[in-house]
Amino acid sequence: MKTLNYSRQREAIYNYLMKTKEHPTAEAIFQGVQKEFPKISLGTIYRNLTLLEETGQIQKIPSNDSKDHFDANIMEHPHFVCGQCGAVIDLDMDNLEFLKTLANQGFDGKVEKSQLVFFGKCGSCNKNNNNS
Amino acid sequence: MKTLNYSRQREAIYNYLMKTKEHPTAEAIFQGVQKEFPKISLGTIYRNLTLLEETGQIQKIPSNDSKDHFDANIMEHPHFVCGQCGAVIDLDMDNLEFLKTLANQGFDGKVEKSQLVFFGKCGSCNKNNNNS
DNA sequence: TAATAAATTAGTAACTATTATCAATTTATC
DNA sequence: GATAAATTGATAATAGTTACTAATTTATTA
Repeated sequence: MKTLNYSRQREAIYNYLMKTKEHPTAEAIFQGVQKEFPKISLGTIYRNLTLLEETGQIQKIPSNDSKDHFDANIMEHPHFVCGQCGAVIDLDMDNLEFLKTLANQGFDGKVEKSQLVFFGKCGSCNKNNNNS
Repeated sequence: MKTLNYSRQREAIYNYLMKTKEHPTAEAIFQGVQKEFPKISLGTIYRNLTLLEETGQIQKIPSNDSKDHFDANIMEHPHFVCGQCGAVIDLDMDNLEFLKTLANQGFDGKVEKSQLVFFGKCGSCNKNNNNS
């Protein structure tokens, strides 16, 4: 029923997400895309992030700052969240598929997706604390 | 500087969390504790949940409904979130400590906590869908 | 037990992230 | 180019959570 039309703004949002290694919030994406589209509205950012997620082009990843973070990498991969500066960092851990298999054992529902998040102090925050 | 005094309300909140197997939101806890303290305020719920978390007596667990969920079980354990009904369910998976060890390898920060969340359909939602 | 200080409460206002609404603009189709 | 559907910018509304304050409760000391 709902067809997707092309939109420059949506393309810019997706490209912005593709280029960054960070896992920006809607607000950060807003500020980034504003350089190209000075009149873009925050509502447009949210609307398109939802659309892009629904069509499986990006994923929403949770952190602990009560803001949604977004990632153009749709492969399942673990994240690290720094409890001090709030940075969200990709971790490189292969072969975590077995976790889903393990979770499905003895569970009467159906596990489809897994999300592995680590918390602690990122490299620079950890270093700064030791230097104080 | 800040000492914790005893409070009946805080005790009731903690007891409520201890008794339930669900992973209620602040609102659900509010409604539960209201039976014992009809005049309790939602602010009191939030204030004490934060205090209890800060003192390590409970933990906050994320789901995907943009509401915080709480758990009196402070052991690290994986959760399952039903994408249909929103239920948060404990999963039984032993020996997940190695995940933290694994994550720390080749990472320059310090991993302290891990959080493993699975998404999918819970038993009853899965069954109901097949019966339609 | 009474007096005092600090912590906590109920009630409410304020804040923040996100969603909904809507007239105007853009995109796709013919 | 004309038409219909999708999208936008702007703004209002919503929802979860936090902040504020005077009144109450708890802990301490005599």
